Amino acid sequence: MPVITLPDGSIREFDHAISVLDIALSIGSGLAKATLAGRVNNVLVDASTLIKEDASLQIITAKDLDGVDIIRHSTAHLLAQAVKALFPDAQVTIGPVIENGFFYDFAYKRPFTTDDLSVIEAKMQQLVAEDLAISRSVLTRDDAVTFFRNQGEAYKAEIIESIPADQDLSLYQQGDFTDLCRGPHVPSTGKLNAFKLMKIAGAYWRGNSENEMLQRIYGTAWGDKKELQAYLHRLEEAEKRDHRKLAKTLDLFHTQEEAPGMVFWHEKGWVIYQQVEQYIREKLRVNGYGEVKTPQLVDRSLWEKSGHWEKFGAMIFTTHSENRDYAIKPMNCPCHVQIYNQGIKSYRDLPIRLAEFGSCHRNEPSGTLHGLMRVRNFVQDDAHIFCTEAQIQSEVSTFIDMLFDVYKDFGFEDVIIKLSTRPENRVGDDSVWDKAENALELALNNKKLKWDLQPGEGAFYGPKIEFSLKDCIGRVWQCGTIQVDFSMPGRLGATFIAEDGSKQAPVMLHRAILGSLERFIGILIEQHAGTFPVWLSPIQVMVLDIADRHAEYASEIFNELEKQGIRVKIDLRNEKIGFKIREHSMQRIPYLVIIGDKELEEKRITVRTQKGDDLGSLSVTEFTERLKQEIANRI
RNA sequence: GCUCAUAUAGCUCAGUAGGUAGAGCACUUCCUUGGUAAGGAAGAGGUCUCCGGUUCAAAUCCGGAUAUGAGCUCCA
Repeated sequence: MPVITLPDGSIREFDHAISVLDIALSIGSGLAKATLAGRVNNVLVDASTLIKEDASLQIITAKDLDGVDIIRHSTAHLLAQAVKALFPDAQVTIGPVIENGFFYDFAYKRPFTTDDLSVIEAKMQQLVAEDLAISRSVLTRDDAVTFFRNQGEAYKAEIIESIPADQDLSLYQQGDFTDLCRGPHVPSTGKLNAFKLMKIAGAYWRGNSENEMLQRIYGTAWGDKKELQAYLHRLEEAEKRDHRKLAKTLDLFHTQEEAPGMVFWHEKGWVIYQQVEQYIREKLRVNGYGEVKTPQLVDRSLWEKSGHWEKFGAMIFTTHSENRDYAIKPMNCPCHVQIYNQGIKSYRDLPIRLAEFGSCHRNEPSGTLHGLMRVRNFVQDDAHIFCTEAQIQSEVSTFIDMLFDVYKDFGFEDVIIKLSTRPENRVGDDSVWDKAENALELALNNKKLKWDLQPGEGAFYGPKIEFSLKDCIGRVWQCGTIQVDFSMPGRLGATFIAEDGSKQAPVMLHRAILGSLERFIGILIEQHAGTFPVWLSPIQVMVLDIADRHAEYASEIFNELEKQGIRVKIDLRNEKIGFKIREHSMQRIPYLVIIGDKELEEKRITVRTQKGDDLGSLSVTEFTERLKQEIANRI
């Protein structure tokens, strides 16, 4: 006699075990039609699940986030069914839900093509039209292994074999296709009608590049067609913010074949770069960092001592002279230790914070290069803090405050934080790792920050926190980081004299807020869609004359603004004012100053903002005051 | 590095039976001196990424290289 409590608190009693779907039907046929699954006592289950005991129940439809996830998961199965129908000797592997959609990896004798994609999608539509029932069954692990082996599904069998033997497994069947799955799934394929296959890509089996490459098909799926269209439209709009596209239209930088992964900064892009660099330089200064500069080329022996040659030698650019091998530096830290090592240090000197905007080169694999986000030559707002173990906590804490302070100034709110802890191969005692990991974790928790743990993902020399930002289409890029290093100071002979007179190795904190300036600026461009706040804008003001007779006064205004330190340009071309306004608006210039008869007569200026607002008639002083205010406040 | 795709004028892109290249914008010149997102006319501009092959003939078909794009792996 189950008593069912619904989310609104209402209660329904039944005199027999009843399925989620039948309960929905008892509420209304419309709801039954929309039912995808149920949440029984807070656990997601299939709509066909029988409820025998008293329970709370929420009917899940496409309007629930969980409902959309179930749709995505079922659409992945639908994809697999279609692929198996079209390519019977393809093998299925895994097909999880991801943000906005799903993917499914297949093993097949040849790669899928874009043409295959449309054929597969058509097949999926056909299976939807057939509205095949999706049913769940349970097997023991060993029976499941046998089942999939018999089907020729070696990958599936391998996955199941890694599951403990005493566990029962659920299978889902639709038509003649059966897949292993935890579920839940939608009741039938007819419930899936808002999806689109997006792209194909290679993906290594079990994510290991030693393994064979599978064929991955990505798709997106939604509760209804409207949501699907909205998503595709959002994606299109987002792609317009791509920093590589904007770099061309706004004349910020370019790359070319002769220097893959390295940036030719144009005048306008370099202004932004310089603004960012000067900004963070000042932040470092007021936070107790000293700026240094170290060589670009350093003998390989230093990199051998630091351990980088062994671990990253293949990715270090080298050059040689007079029978010596030099590394083109991939990072600044060993050089900073050399500076630290000059003269004797006392515990009283610590912490010592050394910052450098050093140009680093890393021979990143060709396939990983990506606009400004992944380059082979970059500059970081890099700094190393030499401190005692006891100082780690407060240094990390201060750093995190500084980082969020900076991100706020640039308008970044959505920061993804990850803590990576000890990997299998590591240096240093576990007791020291305990302390360092605890210090990082405590710093995050003290600030009530949301973060994810990445066990085993730390560097070999210590744990780290990573701070990541998203690009225009939601890809995540690591920018800030703080890493505890127990190894390098010892390897490179850094010491200090402790209170008790003993010689000890300092702990080294590697830290960056922006990370690679190149990457950060790439994200910044996408964040602002190319329309920068005045303080970052390459050109802040453009002076436009209406007719030739205004050129002289316009030039006076231009000179005055330039004298005031404003980044100003003048456009005296023989074009209509509408034409000039259009052109400079599209170049995202924050302020357009218009000079015509009226302005000449009144000895004032008319100002138009990037948004198209008319600020009316101003004196030059009123305007520059406004500008300086905005620049100072980073508006 | 791996898988797939792409490479045509400064930019965005056409060029789908293989027969020595087109458009719009930008550029140059001329006319126009016009008040808030494109005034008009004329002109110039390309070794179709590079190397090789097939063919009487290749932007087009095939192979290779390079770069780029999407993903995977990696990222001190």
